[in-house]
Amino acid sequence: MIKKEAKDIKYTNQRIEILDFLRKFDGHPTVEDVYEGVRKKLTRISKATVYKNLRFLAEKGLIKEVNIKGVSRFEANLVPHHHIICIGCGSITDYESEDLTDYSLKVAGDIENFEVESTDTNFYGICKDCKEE
Amino acid sequence: MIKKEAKDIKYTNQRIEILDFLRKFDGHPTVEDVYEGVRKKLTRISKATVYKNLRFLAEKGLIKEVNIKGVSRFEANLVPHHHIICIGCGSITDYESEDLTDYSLKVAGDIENFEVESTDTNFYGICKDCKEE
DNA sequence: GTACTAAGTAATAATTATTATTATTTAACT
DNA sequence: AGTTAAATAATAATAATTATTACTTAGTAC
Repeated sequence: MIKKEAKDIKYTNQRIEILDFLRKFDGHPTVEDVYEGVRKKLTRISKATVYKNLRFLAEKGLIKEVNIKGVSRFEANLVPHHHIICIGCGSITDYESEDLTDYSLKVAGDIENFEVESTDTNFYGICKDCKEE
Repeated sequence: MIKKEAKDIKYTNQRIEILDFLRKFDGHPTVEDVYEGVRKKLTRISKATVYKNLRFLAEKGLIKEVNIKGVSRFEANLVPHHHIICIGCGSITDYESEDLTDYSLKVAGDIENFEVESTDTNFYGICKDCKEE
């Protein structure tokens, strides 16, 4: 169970379960995935609540929203990382490279009239499974 | 007017206008933007046709789909580039850095079980206008 | 140039995703 | 324990996207 790690946030059962679900989920669940997941414990939760809280938690910086192919997905992995996206099956895999993050942030220093807070890189291509077909 | 640059594609008026619109548009128009734009010339075009052709053209590699904050956007700029995204107002600006692209592709070489075809980096932060508020 | 055919389009319906509304409930603070 | 601002459930409303189908057209073969 989640601790009340950040104040100025009202820790409702719904929020705790959503956050808990995201932290245990190995991947990048959609709103629907999250809804189905938390419903196992909170059977009466409303989908609007899931939407609201996902946006709320993302706003508060406790989770991140990733958008792939027009679908919103969420993740609780806050360590800076990149995404490997298969253009065949749409699978998304995290990829950590501190070097790349550092390099990107260095480049970001050259950008004028804009204050960069974070960066991430997407790698598009074909995964092993799709290639074998 | 667009030439018939790629074969195996049926160049209908609708596709030509959509492609033409994207190439002239300075930015990252949504489906709605494209629809409103091409409607000035093809007044009877259907929105479903716009959807279908945007996906088709993206599939064929003539345009690219970018996804920001859950909204699909399209661009005809095929030169590898990155995106500067303001988390305040949602504005998107292209940013070219061959160095960063090269570095990313070098990193991509280390990824196992995946064949990277392209990469791009997102820079998230606050634009000048939003900061002044 | 005319006919043929596979593919594309328009119009609309259907589906899916997201946000708004409102009465009720609850977490956090006295 | 009582108070209150904020959150929730349920539902309605809206927006985004895809599917269906009858009609039209671009490209090719004659």
